Order: sequence, then structure tokens, then C-alpha cells
Amino acid sequence: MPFTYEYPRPALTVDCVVFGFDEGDLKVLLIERDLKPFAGRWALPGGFVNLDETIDTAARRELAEETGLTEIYLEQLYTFGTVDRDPRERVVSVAYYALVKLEDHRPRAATDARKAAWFNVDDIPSLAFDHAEILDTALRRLKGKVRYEPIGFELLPEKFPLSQLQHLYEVCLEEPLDKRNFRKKILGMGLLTETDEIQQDVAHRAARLYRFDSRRYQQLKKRGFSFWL
Amino acid sequence: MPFTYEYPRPALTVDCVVFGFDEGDLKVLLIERDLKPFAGRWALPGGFVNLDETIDTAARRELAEETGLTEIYLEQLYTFGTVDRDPRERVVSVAYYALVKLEDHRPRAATDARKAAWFNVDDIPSLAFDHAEILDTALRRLKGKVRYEPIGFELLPEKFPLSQLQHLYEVCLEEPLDKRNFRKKILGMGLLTETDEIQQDVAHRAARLYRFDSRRYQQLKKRGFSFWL
DNA sequence: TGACATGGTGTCCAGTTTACACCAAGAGTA
DNA sequence: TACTCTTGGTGTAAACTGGACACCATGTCA
Repeated sequence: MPFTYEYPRPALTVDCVVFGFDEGDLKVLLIERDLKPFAGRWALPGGFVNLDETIDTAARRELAEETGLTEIYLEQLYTFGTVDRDPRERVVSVAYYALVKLEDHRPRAATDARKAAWFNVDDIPSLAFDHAEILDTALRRLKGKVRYEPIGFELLPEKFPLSQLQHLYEVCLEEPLDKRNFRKKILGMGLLTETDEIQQDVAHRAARLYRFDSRRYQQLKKRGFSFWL
Repeated sequence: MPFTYEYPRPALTVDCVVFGFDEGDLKVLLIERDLKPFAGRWALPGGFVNLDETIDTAARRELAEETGLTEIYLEQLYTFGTVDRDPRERVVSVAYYALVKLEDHRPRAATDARKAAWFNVDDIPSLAFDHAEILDTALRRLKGKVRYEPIGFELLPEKFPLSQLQHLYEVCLEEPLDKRNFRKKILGMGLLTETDEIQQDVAHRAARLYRFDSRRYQQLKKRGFSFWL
């Protein structure tokens, strides 16, 4: 036990809320705990912060270790620090949320043998610690942010039909959108480039696929453009 | 040195960005450090989190100890956790921002004898640690939030003329607003109640004073109203 | 009493948002 | 092969919102 301090300090962890979008549903990645408190319960991926890494780095590292996800959109959410949130001892956790293209990140065995799985956001099992509260905070943040920053694209494959994008927005915002108005507005922003591909293997007329042009978004943003849906 | 742990842990602190509004300027409350790192430099009020208090509580406590401010609007801002932000050792800091009615909280001697003073936000001295970055983050957050939540009122006295409110918004948003349009919009929301008082001791026609009706705001919010300026 | 400073008021135009319905294309099936 | 089913793709008109804009009123001070 070589680490001694003059005053007691809380432990510091990170937890990640990883969102994906698949088959028309918004999903969250959870892992099954195998260790002591809440063993067998589902929880958000996360773990302790090392002294030689930033908290952002810690979040990325834990995510990679527990779920194999790398190179994804990750942003700090909120820091949870009530006194009794961990039954063992005082633990403060910095929560992050991530958006991933679920297509590219099919659930694979986690490196430390914990089970990881995607859950539909409105069918979540009972979670360990205060993770239900963290998830709730993340959902509200996503819902708020999706309107004024083009982060929805992080959840879709590189090429997607407009209907899928619209559906994603409908799920995030929890309200239906008019098809014609949606297309008019989103195409009017000039952030989508039409590809020459169309959907494959669908049992109806195939839709044209589009791609999000993030270079163009950066340019427009500098000139004062702001995304708004 | 009785506090030993199996793994090393960062120290955890809170820092508060306290905004006030006076004489037409947005101000921040800073304290002069008297202790070792950055002694004599100005810094944000803050300090270590105790094990028996939430981080929110810690922020309130530190603010009270160092500046005498109590019962104010306080909200978590962001958690700063780069490795070298404190020269002594690894310290992670949860930053908060507060909005105070400066009239009610004139600078008084801090309880632990540190000097506290209000600085105009665009005339800030060189700050200790990464506090300049924290302040910058807080300003961006204030600028963003002031548009869609009625938090501006937290910075004004209970009764205020519309011109003062408009000026506050102009300073926060860094853009001029049209007087007639501003009055039309803000009064149209129905969140202000006219008092029967007018300004005193002004060298021109005195303006009518208004009061923010936060009960009414809560009611309207439940019915789906959203503040927007 | 005149100059000065700020308070307080309404209209019009333009742009944006919303509501709304039909034909096209392609797959599947009888 | 023709019919049905599902989703793709398109335009217009009405309502609303946001922004530009100028003048008289009131009170202080010299």
C-alpha cells in the first residue's frame, strides 16, 4: 500500500454512455459486471483514471479495453459526485457519451472477458450504481444537442438514405417530422453530397444514398453558418 | 499520513466561475492566492472536495468560505483533467459557474483573509493554473445558455428596468439588439411583471421597473413553453 | 426654458416554417 | 404479367416570425 496522502481523497472513475443506431432504434452499449459490487448487473463501460493520463484518455482507454471501440466521437457529459453512489467507498465519476456507427462496431468479445451488448434505450435492464441516472442525463444531452450540431451522422454508416437520417432524428427528438420539409431543410444546408449509389436488397423502390460532408461543414461554420434542425 | 490506497489517485478540487453584472459590464469574481503555487496570482475561488460532501456541496462551501457568497445559482460546467494542470501533483477539478446579483453581494473581506475582487470579463489579469481556460469555457457556456434559459435574471437585482436587461443580453451575446424588438419579445413571453416603481436618482426620465416571475416560468415550462431570445 | 439623455411605442416586409397529397419505382405474389 | 404493397421523391400556399426602422414623451440639469 505505497500510496499515502495527508487528506483522504475520493477515487476517480470514468463511465461511458455509448449510443448506436440500428434497425430504427437508438441503442446503448452495456457490459455485464463480473466483479464484486453489482456483480452480474449491467453497467456502463468505465473504470479508474490513471495518474499519467487525462480523463479523456482514460475514457477512451476504458472503452477500448471493455468493448474494443476505438476512434469514435466522445464528449464529456457530466461529473457525478454524490456521496453514496458507490457502496464500497467514495467514488466520483466523470461521465462521457460516445456516438458510434453501429455497423462498424458489431458486438465482439471484450478483451477482459466481460459480456457486452447493445440495448434499446427504452428497454434497459436495472443498472449498477447510479448508471440509470447517467444514462438519463446522456439521453437528454443527446436530444438537446442533435438539433444544433450535426452529430446525428456519427450514428449512421458513411452512406445512408435520407429516410434513415429522418428516422434517427425522429427517435432522438421523440417527435414525428414531415418528410418533405425534412428533405428540403437538410438538403438546403448543403452538407450532404449525393452519391451515385442506391440501397441494396430492399423490398421496395431503393433510395439514393447520401454522405455527410464534414469538410464543407467546417468551412461553413467558420463563415458563421450554424446547423439547425 | 493515515490515508493510504492500493493505487495512486488524483486530488479532486472544485473551482467556481462567479459572474456578476454591474454598471453595464459582465464581471467575474477572483481571489488573490496567498499560498505556494501561484502565490500572489489571481485565481478562481475553489478548493478540495471533502469525502462527506457531494461535489456540488463542496463548490457551495468553498464559495462561501472564500467569498462569503451563499444561496446563489450554481451549475456544473465541466471537469478539467489534463495531467499537468497543477504543478504540485495530479489534480482534477470540477468547475462550476455561478450567477449572482452583484448588488446583494458587494465584495467583502473573505473569511480566510484572501483578497477577493470583481474583474471585468474583458480585462482579466493573468490567472493561476488553467483558470483562464476554465473562465473561457464558462463564458462560452453563459453565452450559449442565456439564449434558451432565463438565467440572465440571476444577474440582475430583483427589480430592474428593461434597458438593463437588454444591455445584459447585449453584453452576453456580444451583439447589439433592437430596443423595440427586444421589448416586444421579452414582454410577449409573459414572464415579467410590471412593478409600480420606477428608477430613482437618474439624470433623465426614469424607467419603469420589472420583476421576473419565476413561478409563472415554471408553469409555462410544464406546458411546453420554451424561453427563447 | 432650452438642451440633453433615455423611456416608450407600432408597422411593414421578408424570410422561414408548417401543413398537406399524389405519382414513381421496384419487389413480391397470385 | 398484372396487381398490390411499400417506400421514394416532389411543390405550393398560408401562417408565423424576425428584423428593420423614427418619433414623441418625460424628467434632469445648466
